[in-house]
Formats: sequence, structure tokens, C-alpha cells
Amino acid sequence: MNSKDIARIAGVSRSTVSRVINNYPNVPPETKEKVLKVIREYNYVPHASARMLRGKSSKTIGLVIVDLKKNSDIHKVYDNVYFGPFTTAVIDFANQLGYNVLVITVYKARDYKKVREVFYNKTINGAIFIGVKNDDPDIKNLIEAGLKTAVIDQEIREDEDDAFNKSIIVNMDNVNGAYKATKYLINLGHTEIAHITGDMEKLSGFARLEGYKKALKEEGIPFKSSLVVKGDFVEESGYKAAYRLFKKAKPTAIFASNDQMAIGAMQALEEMGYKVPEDVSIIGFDDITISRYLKPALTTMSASLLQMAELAVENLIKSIEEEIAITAKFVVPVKLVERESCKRIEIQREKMNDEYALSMK
Amino acid sequence: MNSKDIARIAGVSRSTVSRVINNYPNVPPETKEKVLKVIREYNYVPHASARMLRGKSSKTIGLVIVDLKKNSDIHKVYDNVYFGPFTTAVIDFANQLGYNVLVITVYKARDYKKVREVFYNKTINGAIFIGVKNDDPDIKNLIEAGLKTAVIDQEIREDEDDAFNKSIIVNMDNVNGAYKATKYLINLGHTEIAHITGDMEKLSGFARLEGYKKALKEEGIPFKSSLVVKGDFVEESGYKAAYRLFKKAKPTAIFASNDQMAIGAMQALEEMGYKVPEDVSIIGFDDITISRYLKPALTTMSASLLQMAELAVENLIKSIEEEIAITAKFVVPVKLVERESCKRIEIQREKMNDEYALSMK
DNA sequence: CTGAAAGCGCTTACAG
DNA sequence: CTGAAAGCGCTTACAG
Repeated sequence: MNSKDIARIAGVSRSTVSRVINNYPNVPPETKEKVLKVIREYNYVPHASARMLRGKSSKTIGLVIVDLKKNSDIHKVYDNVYFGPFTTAVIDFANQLGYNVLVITVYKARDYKKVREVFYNKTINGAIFIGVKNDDPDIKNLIEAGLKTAVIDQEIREDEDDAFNKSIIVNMDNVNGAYKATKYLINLGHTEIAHITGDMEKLSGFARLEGYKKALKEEGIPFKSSLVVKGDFVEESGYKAAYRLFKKAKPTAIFASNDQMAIGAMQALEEMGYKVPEDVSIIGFDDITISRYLKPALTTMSASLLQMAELAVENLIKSIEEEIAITAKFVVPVKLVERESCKRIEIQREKMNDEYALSMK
Repeated sequence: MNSKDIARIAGVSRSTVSRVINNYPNVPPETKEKVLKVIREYNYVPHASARMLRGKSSKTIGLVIVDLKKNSDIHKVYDNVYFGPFTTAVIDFANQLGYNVLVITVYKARDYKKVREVFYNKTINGAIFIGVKNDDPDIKNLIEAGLKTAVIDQEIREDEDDAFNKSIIVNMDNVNGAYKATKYLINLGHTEIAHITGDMEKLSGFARLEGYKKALKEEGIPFKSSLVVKGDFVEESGYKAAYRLFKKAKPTAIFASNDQMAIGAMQALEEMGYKVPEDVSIIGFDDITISRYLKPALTTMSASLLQMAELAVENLIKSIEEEIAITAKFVVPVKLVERESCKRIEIQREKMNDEYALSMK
């Protein structure tokens, strides 16, 4: 069944069939109805490839889920608790705007070949990237080759010539979120506050460390490198980091750069005999689904994944359809989700003074 | 940049370029190398639509995530803890076999239009369906219209003429899993075992009820309808079901048809003042990521989502490429994951006898 | 071993 | 208001 068949059955030319399908104004209602009747009757839908070949858009965007792991070839995006919700949100928003979503996973740098393939062969009109490291050269190349992109978690640059400046960028307010998390612990009376960092190749990794430092500085609490341990956003790294941390220090609170590491750290704390929050307070970041089910339920920082997905999809599609370079940058606010894993500490330091006590209310 | 340009630059005809791309044997190595060099130099990838129009496969499958909700227009597949891991697994396996995956969400029956669209317009060559109700007429239509399909969680029928018999089907061993879960509780000494059912429009809903009944029957424990309450697989329904249940009965154990409802029920039990597992044992089904983090950690039944995804993808692609109707049916085994939410009960019934005690070891 | 040519199913400028 | 025709970028039977 093709447009020729429809034309023959409806007693018109293929031109007219095409005009009806594309809603041209100059088709009389009767002709239009006659053609539509045949189209409906035969479940006819124009061949997408033929249309594209004639220059119509494929109305397909790519969603590229990047999860570059140094060590393993065991890929476990399967239970990545973070990408799932975002992925579905992207699909929903795109579908609502009449776009299909091709999802592509990237575990090694060479997997970017899959993305180049669908871009150069004109299958997709644009792509959204998540899980990327900052300044990723593979993505840079794609942007420079003309792929329309929206990148999540990428530094917003001053340099106007930087390739990423030609991309839409959607970030959480990482610095401010980390700042607020640390400030929250300080206001609870903590001064020995440790930080388990995320993957420092990612914006969310180094920006959250920055927010942590900023809060300490503002409160006049000296930064101690012994209180900062490196993690890489996965649960096991939080677990190991907690052990390393307590070998060299004795913090009363921990700010973990994401919830997964906070969960790993809580596990280690339990094994080491520390109670949360009685002995050690802990706060995470991201508010993944699991966090509210933990005992104690994890206090964390939350940004709307839905909003981020919406911003990425809508702006990407706008930039595709308007054929202009829309390069907006967005920073989505982060708010505190107070649960059970943080506790006010008894204050026994000389630092304590009226003004400080007041600020804690 | 198209094949004509490449041909011109390489000094050959478009025919030869095409032969090189498609790996025809009758191209001398030097010619081939000469052409490949130009192709590489210009990042040339043949236009996917043009190839398709000439009859090449699109190498794209659909993954249709169905989540039909009666009540709400708030769609929350976002945090559906079950679809996420399966989705990524499907994408990975498909990518490995050189296929792209178009993901489509269906929240209302009319959303199936999106699937029909990409099928009739030849964008996809086949599709995998998850979250479907048993005997869904919309899917039936698609199968009958010739879409190659793999359906997860669908009854395997005797009737050879049934449309679903033309589809690949991949199920968990629901009946056996539910049977084992119930048997496990019985072996722990329980006889007052309640069941919170899943959505009875789905195979996993009614098949798990069947397994529950089977185990009771085999052990000579009378089935009591007062111990069976209806749920629909979402957390809140488990929460409500637990309240309804304890209004009319006093079970010592609960088999919830999935983990999400088990979580909801645990919440209700806590509110009602029952301790798990001291007062009430509870077992779930699916082993979602959250379950291991619960306190007490949830004992549950687990099937390999990875294996299910692999079976669905590989067989679907086989059926597409071999152009024959592969209609294999698979039942993936389910195993017990013993954690902390179930406890042996003190036995104080006349029913207790030597043989029974033995079977409990 | 290689090129010229037909044709996949559309859309759209052109002519009437 | 409508049809005939060109052409999008490929692939492949055909001819040599």
C-alpha cells in the first residue's frame, strides 16, 4: 500500500494524496474527505524513509546514556537508579511533541561510534546526553560536526568559541546544593564535616566539592584535606571511602556527593559500629527512589529530574525546528529533603557564641 | 556528502562505491582501499532513509513500555523501579546486535497509535512489549497486521489461531515462583498465609495467585478468601490492602504479588503496630533494587531480567532477519532470595505431626 | 571487474 | 484546483 495505490483507489493523482496528507490548503473538502476515507480504510501511513529522503524531518532524537567505567566490562546501567527516571521523562516529553526517541548506551569511548553513525546517516535530528564527563572530546566533535545537542551536567563556559557553547546545557545547581547541604550540617552544630567526592571528571563531582568548600569558608571552618575522600558516584566507592575516612579522621558528619555513595557509606558506618545519625550524621545528593526507604531515611538534596528532562527536550526540539542555534543554558534549583539521617550535635566548642547559636535557631 | 561525491573524488562510479560499502566480493583490494580512504576522510555514512527505501532494513526495533492506569493522568513510569533495568538491558543487547532501539511509552489505549505509526511508516522492524495486560486487543491487532513482536508477561495459549501464538513470549515462571514463595512460608510453620494479589488483568497477577493456591492445596491448607486481598502492583495498593486484610483476618504471613506492594504493606504493618518478621512474615516478588535496602531486608522471588531481555531481543531479531515467524515461548526460572522479612513461627497446632516437622527440617 | 540506468515512495515546483 | 514530472540518495540487475 503506497500513495500510488491510494491515489488510484480514490481516483486522484499522487500529488493530491500528498497534498491531503500534508494538509495543503488548496484541496476542496470533498476531495480531501474522499482521500482520507481511503487512507483510513487501508491503514495507510506514508513511508517515513521516502518522506525523509524528500527532506522531511525524521522527528527522532537520540538519548545517549553515557556510563564510562575505567575498570569493568560488566555494565550495570541496568540498575542505575538515576538514569531510569530521567530516561522515561525524556521519552514522554519527546513523544508529546511528536518526536521518537532512540536510546543509545555508551560504555566505552568507542561506543560513541554508534552515535556518530545515527547522526551521519541522518536517523536523528539531535541528541540529549547524560552521564557525560566534563569537556568530553567525543561529544565536542559531534557538536562541531553540527549535531544539535542538549547536554546534562556540563560546565557552562566563558569561552565563546568552546564547542559546548553551541550546545544547550541543563545542570542542577550543584554548587549551591552542596553549599546548602554543608550549611545544613553546620547549622546542626557540626564542624568536623567530611566530604566523599563524586567522579571529579564530572561537573557534578567537582562543583559539589566547591560548594562544600564555600560553605566551610563562609562559616570560618578550616578546610581539612583529611576530611575529604575520593569516590566516583557508585555505591561501593562510598563504602570504601567511609573506611578510608575513619582511618584518618573522626568526623561527626558526612556530606556524600550523591545518595548512592551515602548508602555505601552508611553500610560501612554500620559495620564499623557507628550509628546514624546518633554518632555520625550523613547527607546525600539526588534523592533517588531508594533513599526514602532507608533506615534511617536519608536526608538529601533534590532537583527535579522532570524539569531537567523537559528543558532538555523542549529546547532541543525548538533548536531543531527553528533551524537556528538555540544554545540556552539552564540551572535547575536544588532543595533540601530533610529526613532522618542528620542530627543536631551537642556543642562543646569555644567557637560557640550567641550569634552562632542564634543562626541555628 | 553523498555517494556521488565519494564516487567522483575516488574516481569511480556510484555503483562501485555502493559495492564497497556493502562488501561485495567482486571489488579488487586496491579499488576497495581507494574508496574506503575517501569514505573515511569525509566521514561519509550512507543516508539511512535512502538505503531503506531500496529495501535495506532499518535495523531498528521498538521497545513499548505499557503502563495503563485507570485513574490518573499523572504518569509515573518515571520511578517505575521495574521497567528501568529491563529497558537498559534491551537497549544493550540490541545495540550489540547492531540494532537501534526506539522507546515508546503507552499510558492510554490510544497511545498505541504511536506504535502503529512507526510500524506502518516502516520505522521499526519489530517490537518488544512490556507491562501489557493479558490478551491486549491493541497488541493483538498489531501482531495480526504483521508486526514482529516479543511480548513479556503474556499467557502462553493452547489455541493455535490466537494472535499471540504468532508472537515470541517471554515470561517469568510465575506459577512456580508463587508456589515456592508460599511453600517457603508454609515450611516456616505458617498456615494463616495471606496473599495480596497483583493486577488481575496481567498474567503475573493471576498466575501468582494460582501458584499461591497450588501450594496451599498441596499442603492441605484450606484456601480462605478472607486472606486474599486485591492489589494492582503499585505500592499504595499494597498499603491499602494490608489495612483491609487485617480488618477481617489475622494472618501470620503475607505473600505479596510484587515487591512494591510488599513495601506498601510493610509500611501499613508498622503503622498498625505489627513487627516484621516477629509478628508477621512477608515475602515479595521481583527483587527490585530497593528491596535489599529495606529494614528488614525483603525476602523475595527473583528472575533474571537480563536473561529475559536477552531472550526477547535475540529471538525478535532472529525472527526479523530470517524473515520467518519465530514464535518461541520462554519461561525464565524464579528463585528465592532469602533475606530478613520472614521468620519461623512457633507451631501450636494439632496439624503438626512428625512428617510435617521433618519436611521443615 | 565496472558503469549506466531503473526504481524504491514520497513531495513539490511547474504548468495548466 | 489538479496532474505530470523531476529528484531526494541509495542499490542492484543488466550489459559489457
